[in-house]
Amino acid sequence: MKIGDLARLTNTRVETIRFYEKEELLPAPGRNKGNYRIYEQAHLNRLSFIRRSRDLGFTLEQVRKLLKLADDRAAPCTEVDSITAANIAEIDRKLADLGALRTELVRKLECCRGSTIADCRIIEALAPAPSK
Amino acid sequence: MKIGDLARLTNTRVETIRFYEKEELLPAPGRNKGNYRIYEQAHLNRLSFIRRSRDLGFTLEQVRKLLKLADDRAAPCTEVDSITAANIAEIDRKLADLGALRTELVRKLECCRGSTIADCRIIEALAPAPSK
DNA sequence: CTTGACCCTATAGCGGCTTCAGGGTGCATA
DNA sequence: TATGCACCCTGAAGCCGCTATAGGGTCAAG
Repeated sequence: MKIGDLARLTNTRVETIRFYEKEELLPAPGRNKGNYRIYEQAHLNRLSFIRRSRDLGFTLEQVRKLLKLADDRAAPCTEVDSITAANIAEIDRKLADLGALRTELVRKLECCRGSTIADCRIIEALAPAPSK
Repeated sequence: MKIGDLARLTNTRVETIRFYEKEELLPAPGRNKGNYRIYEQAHLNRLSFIRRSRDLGFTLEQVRKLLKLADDRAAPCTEVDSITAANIAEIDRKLADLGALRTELVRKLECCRGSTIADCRIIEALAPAPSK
């Protein structure tokens, strides 16, 4: 399987696959006579794992840990739990921040609509003092 | 006022202030005999504007536009409105994504808690096939 | 034998800073 | 006067997670 095929199967850009290889997240595959990368099923599996983890908001550093952990099938998964819990906590923080932000922006937008800059409530809210 | 004072007053790192100057968001201030930047009230106002905008999730590019708009007090603020509305839409997108992500992670965490890697629901959910 | 889709490497760029290396300034204290 | 220390300076590189660009090589179909 060539890199383009792998890219299609995992919904990943070709450049990203090469980037993961350079980052040692994905082992370097064999090459054919024309120096093209040739991938096996194991690469597909591993790349799928990486992409799903990324989609779930894990950082590449966390993905690295998860990959290492996933290889030791006998170990307890407390660490997997804690990485996941950390991500949930981070998401909660972001949700709260974004919610507050939204409220504030919507309020400003409602006050402002259609006036001129001089009376614009958004600009006013941003400006720290009557501009000279 | 020296850069450190300005930094404290606006809750901004000194390096960030210098970065804003390089980016031409904040005009270069005068210097004292020792080549220290000396800031006036106008700088404080402008930096406050920038920081509040950033806190509200505007990009530096948007801040640039807002600053330009804020100077033309007679213009209608339709553009300010549309920049703000774009931000709200972006926030809504992120809120939806994060909400879905959270649900998925929490479900995995609940299934997994305390088992070994071999039975870990999180790892299982990430792995695309029974690992060799 | 040419076209065009695919592949290769190496390097730079994105946003929004942060950090680092290697200095200079300014003021209080011994 | 020396010295210590907090603060300031510049320029460049680093961070994340890719993405894009330049400048080529490979390969199968027509």
